Amino acid sequence: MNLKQLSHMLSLSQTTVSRALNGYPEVNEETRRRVMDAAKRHGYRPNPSARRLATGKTGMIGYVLPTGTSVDIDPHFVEFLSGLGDYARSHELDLVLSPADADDQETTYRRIVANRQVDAVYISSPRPADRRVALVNTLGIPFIVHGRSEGFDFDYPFTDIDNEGAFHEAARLLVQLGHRRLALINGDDRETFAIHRERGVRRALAASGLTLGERHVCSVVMTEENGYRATRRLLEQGDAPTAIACSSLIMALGVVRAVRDLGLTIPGDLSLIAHDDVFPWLKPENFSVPLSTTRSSIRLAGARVAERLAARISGLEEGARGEVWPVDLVVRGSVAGAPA
Amino acid sequence: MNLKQLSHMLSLSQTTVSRALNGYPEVNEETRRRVMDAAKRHGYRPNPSARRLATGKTGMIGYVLPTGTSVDIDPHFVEFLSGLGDYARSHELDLVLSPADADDQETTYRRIVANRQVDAVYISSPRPADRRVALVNTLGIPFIVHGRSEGFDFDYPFTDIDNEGAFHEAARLLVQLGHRRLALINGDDRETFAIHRERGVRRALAASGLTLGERHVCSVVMTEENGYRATRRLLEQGDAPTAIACSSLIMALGVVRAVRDLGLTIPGDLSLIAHDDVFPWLKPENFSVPLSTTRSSIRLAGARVAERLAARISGLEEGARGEVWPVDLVVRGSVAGAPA
DNA sequence: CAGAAAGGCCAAAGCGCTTTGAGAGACTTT
DNA sequence: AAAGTCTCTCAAAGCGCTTTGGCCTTTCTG
Repeated sequence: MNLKQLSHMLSLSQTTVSRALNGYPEVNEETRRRVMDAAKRHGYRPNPSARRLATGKTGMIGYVLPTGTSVDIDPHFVEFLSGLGDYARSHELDLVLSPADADDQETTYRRIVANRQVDAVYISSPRPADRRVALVNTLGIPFIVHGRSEGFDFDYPFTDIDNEGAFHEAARLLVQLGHRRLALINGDDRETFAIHRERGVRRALAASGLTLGERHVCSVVMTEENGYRATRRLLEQGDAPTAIACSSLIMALGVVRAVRDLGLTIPGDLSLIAHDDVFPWLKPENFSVPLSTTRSSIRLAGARVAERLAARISGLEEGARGEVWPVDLVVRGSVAGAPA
Repeated sequence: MNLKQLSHMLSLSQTTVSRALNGYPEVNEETRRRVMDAAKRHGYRPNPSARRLATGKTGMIGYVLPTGTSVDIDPHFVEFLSGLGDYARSHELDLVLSPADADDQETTYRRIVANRQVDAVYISSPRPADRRVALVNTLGIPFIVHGRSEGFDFDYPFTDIDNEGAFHEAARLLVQLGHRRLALINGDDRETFAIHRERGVRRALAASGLTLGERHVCSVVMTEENGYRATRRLLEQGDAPTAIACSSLIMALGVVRAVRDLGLTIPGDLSLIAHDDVFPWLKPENFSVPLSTTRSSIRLAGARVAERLAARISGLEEGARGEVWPVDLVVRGSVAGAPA
């Protein structure tokens, strides 16, 4: 059942039927009802391929997926996707993942824009002066950055959480509890979120005349193993920290294991606060010692990004507004006063 | 730069240019070279929207993504996706995720097929007599099932691992080590993989005249918390098992925590084997007691599924061949003889 | 009551590609 | 030399939608 057939059986032109269906004003309400009715009865669904050829609109949002045998997709992605998908569903949007060589995403971005394969894209895990952001900005496709970049001479729309504020609060709490030697086990410090978190910790320390020692900050891919290694290194050196802020729950697993291996305890010997993106399958309150966290649902962020993308596609949102969500500090058993 | 312009500057018809580019035989090799050359020089890329309208081919593979506020996407998905994406990239395929109400995926499958939105689809986490499999089979779109369904009067193409064999081996090892009371902490037993794993365990036990007690098998969503709860329940009841087979590494985290909470040890009081899908961010050898596992890279499976989908799209593969991959049993410190 | 404005509808021209059916030449075959 | 084959190329007809520009009525204005 295509438009031609439908208009034929209604004895109307394709023009009128198309307009009736798409809500254009220049069609009689009575006629529109007839058309709508017939369309529903015959299960007419406009062919998207034809529509996109005519309009350029695809009803899809895009994401360039860095791949490669040695490239791992972040497990956070799946939670973000849950939120994104949930919103997208309610708006009949599909998501197209375009796999790209992790070292050459530009080609793929250019392709999906030139080919009009999607109506909008989002970018995640941005770095300072991220080339992808600059690229999509010049390419002129609607986009939202999940996270933040820095150092451009233009503004861009983003949704981010207050990473600096979160880690500032976390560190401030630890300092208040008497800790003087903090350490930060961070994610990849080429990414903005990690930079912001470090900044937050430093600012809190500075407020009390303290500093974050060179050897007290590590930047690693966020795996359990790396959390373990970083902690061993931190705790086995002289000048061991009495408190650790950690950028992910998965790394925190490794921290806990290392502490246990060393015969130490949390929070007696070490206080620990980690960032929690709220996974359904791993919860901070279920750590052997309930884990204090800075909490922000990455799933909600996914939904929000989808919402903004949809708004931009339909022209309801424009401009370069960035939004920063506050982060909850949730105190549980893993923090205590500094050991004497 | 479109076909019209290109053919114009070559003083050829669109037909000839199109054929030259698409490798049709009825065009002079000399002409073809000229065309290819000009196309490359001017960066001509056929407009996919137009092409798909004309041919119905999209260059995309589809996946219907069950969503909903209370629906969690399995973290395994991201690893599978890594493999799938890596292969898809090398073949210029995109992946489109169509979010659907988890309780009504049929509508979405029908839509993407009717609209010719993708060239092929894959189905994951199938259940026995899975309606999705029956549906795509009748809809006639190329597909591959990742996993297996059961109980159809037709065959279908799938790629699965030998879940039954893997858990059979695992259980057999435990029995050989003298364990008489095994327990199985399984995933959702409405899914085929879980059924097969249980079958494997039962078969191994039966071979030694043992059985899997009603209260010794649990079927839960695979989270750390559920692993913990299941283990507490198992170990605190009379008739506590001396060995556990567990369907996921994440649940195994909970098992380990529960054992520790109860003041017991692995493998002294309890032997543990878990299934490992090979995550980059959580490795069995890094458990406080290195974890024995049945190991199979879900990432490789993703790549294989993509490969087969590509083959089916291009007509290189047809028929309903199913393939079953063997699973490695990797013995580490978490198993030992049954306690006396 | 003439002229303008608005309302409702349509034919046809795209969108950019593939594919059908046919034709012009060159080259064999009888 | 007429007829039949190949080889290469083309014009034109789709694919199924949206959108432009225009036409015919009807209704409003002065």
